[in-house]
Amino acid sequence: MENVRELFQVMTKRFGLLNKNCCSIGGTEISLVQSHILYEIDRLKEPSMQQVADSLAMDITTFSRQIQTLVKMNLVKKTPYPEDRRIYILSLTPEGKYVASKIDAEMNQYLNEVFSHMSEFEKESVLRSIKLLNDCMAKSSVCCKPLF
Amino acid sequence: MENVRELFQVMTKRFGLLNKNCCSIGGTEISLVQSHILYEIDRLKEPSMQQVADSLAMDITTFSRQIQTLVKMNLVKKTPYPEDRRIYILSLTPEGKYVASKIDAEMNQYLNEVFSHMSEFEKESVLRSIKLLNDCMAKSSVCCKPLF
DNA sequence: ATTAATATTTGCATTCTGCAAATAAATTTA
DNA sequence: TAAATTTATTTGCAGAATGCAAATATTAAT
Repeated sequence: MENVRELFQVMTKRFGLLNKNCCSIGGTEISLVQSHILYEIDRLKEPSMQQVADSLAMDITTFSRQIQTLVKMNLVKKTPYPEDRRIYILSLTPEGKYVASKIDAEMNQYLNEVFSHMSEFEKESVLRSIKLLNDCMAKSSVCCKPLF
Repeated sequence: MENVRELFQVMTKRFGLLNKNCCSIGGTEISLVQSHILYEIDRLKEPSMQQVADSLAMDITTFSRQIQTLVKMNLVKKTPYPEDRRIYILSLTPEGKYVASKIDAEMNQYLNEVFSHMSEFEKESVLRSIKLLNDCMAKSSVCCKPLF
């Protein structure tokens, strides 16, 4: 059988390129990491700084600075958490939501284009496979720690 | 149906983490990009600088400097190409080969652990799906340009 | 009331990045 | 063949990203 890692490497590289291409929305130009951060904030509901940083497996100090940038760009809002004043809750501003949704739409459009090269049956099979894979990676003890 | 992008995002993030974990081999500690470069040089046979940079969708100037570092670390060799003296051919030194193979082994071991959580049938299905996906991404006009 | 733990920020030094320009060699054009 | 164009690679530079150590502020534990 062919090299399993090779298959994954090719796939994730291509998907990474897709992601990279999706980072300029109208006037705003954001980096790949910033795109990931927006995505994560949107996905987790009312997360703290620490939570998002953990989920992205990012160093908290780097993350802190990225958030400062995103706040300055008016894409992210930091709200003090009354119950525990050490904590800040992150959320997307309307502009941030707009950018995130635009990126999401573009990504899904690209993915649809990719799936247009296969049958509906194949598409279902591929999606089922990826879901299964994600579940198994979540179960794995050895890797993929960050909670996601 | 659930969000297709979400599935991909989760999967590639986890695989990315795996990759990140696999970058320290014995004494040598290399970055994720450097690991990708070694992988790519090994995969393409006797590639030029430009070829590898293209394949990784990396800026050639950044790439050039990364190669300088890897040459200093004695992991990569640059050989002038007699037929066209503008070109340098890249190859792995024995030490580079060792590091690359160690990383490869570790990655495959991790992946095997992940696959151990599914049946043989499921594993086959997942691998077939990823292969199909790679083919379709290669066909896609809209993205994933870099040749790979 | 101290001490320890947690969340976040800043200082600093290193590395990464990518555009513009330089260099060098090959190819095309006139 | 000489000049102009293209291609491969390297350097200058300046900005961005990274991560460790230390600082700060707050909460939890003793």
